[in-house]
Amino acid sequence: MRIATFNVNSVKARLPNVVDWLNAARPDVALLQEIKTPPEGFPFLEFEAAGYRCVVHGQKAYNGVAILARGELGPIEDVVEGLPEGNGDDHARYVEATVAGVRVASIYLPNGNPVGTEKFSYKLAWMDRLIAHARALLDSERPVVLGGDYNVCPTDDDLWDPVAMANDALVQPETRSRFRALLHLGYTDAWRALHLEERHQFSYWDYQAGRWQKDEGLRIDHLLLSPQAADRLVDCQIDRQPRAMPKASDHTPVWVELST
DNA sequence: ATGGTTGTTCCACAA
Repeated sequence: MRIATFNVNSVKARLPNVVDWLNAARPDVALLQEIKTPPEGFPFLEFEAAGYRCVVHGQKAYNGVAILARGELGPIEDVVEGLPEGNGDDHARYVEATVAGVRVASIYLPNGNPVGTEKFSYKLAWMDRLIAHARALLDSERPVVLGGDYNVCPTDDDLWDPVAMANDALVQPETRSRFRALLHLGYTDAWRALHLEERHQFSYWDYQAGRWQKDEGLRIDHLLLSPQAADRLVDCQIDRQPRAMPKASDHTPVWVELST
C-alpha cells in the first residue's frame, strides 16, 4: 500500500499537474494540502475519473486539505475534520480518515512566520494540539500515517543553508522540539528512518531566487508512522519529478510503501 | 541587506 503526501498550492491551479502525477505514480492514498478551495470548488469529477474517491476539508482562498484513495481500496471511512480543542480555530488544516484499515491524516501545519508574532504562537499552539491528538491515536494500536506539510525542517541536515534560514519559523528550537515530541511518542519519520546518512534531500523549493534550479530547498513534508505502521515500512522516497514540470507546485510529493 | 515568485482576492496577504 503506497501513501503519498503532496502540498499542491491550489488544487484548481494545479489540476493538470496533480492528475498527471496521480496517473504516473498511482499512489493508493494521496494526502493533499493547500487545496485553497471549499468543497464546492474541489475537482471531484476529475479525480473520480482518474479512479479516486475524495474527502475534502477546505475553505476559501487559503489552507485546505484532502484525502484521495483509489476506488479499489473501498470507502474512505470515519472522516474527522479538524483537530480537537479548536476553540474557534477556523483554519482548514487537518482531516483524518480510515482507508483499508489504516488511519491516515492530511496535515497542513501553520507556517508561523514571522517569528515573534501571533502567527508563530498560533503555530506552536497548533503543534501542541497535534501532539496531544497524535498521542491519543496511538491507543488504537493500529497503523496510523500522519502525512503532510509540517512546515518543520527537523535538523540542519534538512535544508540547504542554516544561516540563511536562521530566523525562519520552520527551524526555530521551539518548532523542532515539538516535532521531536511527536517522534518521542513513538512515531517514525519514515524518510529519515530509511535514509539515515543522507543530507540535503528536499521536498520544497521556494519559487523565488531560482531555488529549484540551484537545489536550495528544505525537507518539510513528512510521513510519520505509528509503530504498527512502521513495522510495515518497506520504502519511502521523495518524487522530484512533479517539481520539474511546468506550472509546478513549490512542493513535491513524498511517499511510503507499507507491506500488506 | 535585498531580491526574488506564485496564488487568490479585491486594490493586499500568505507563503
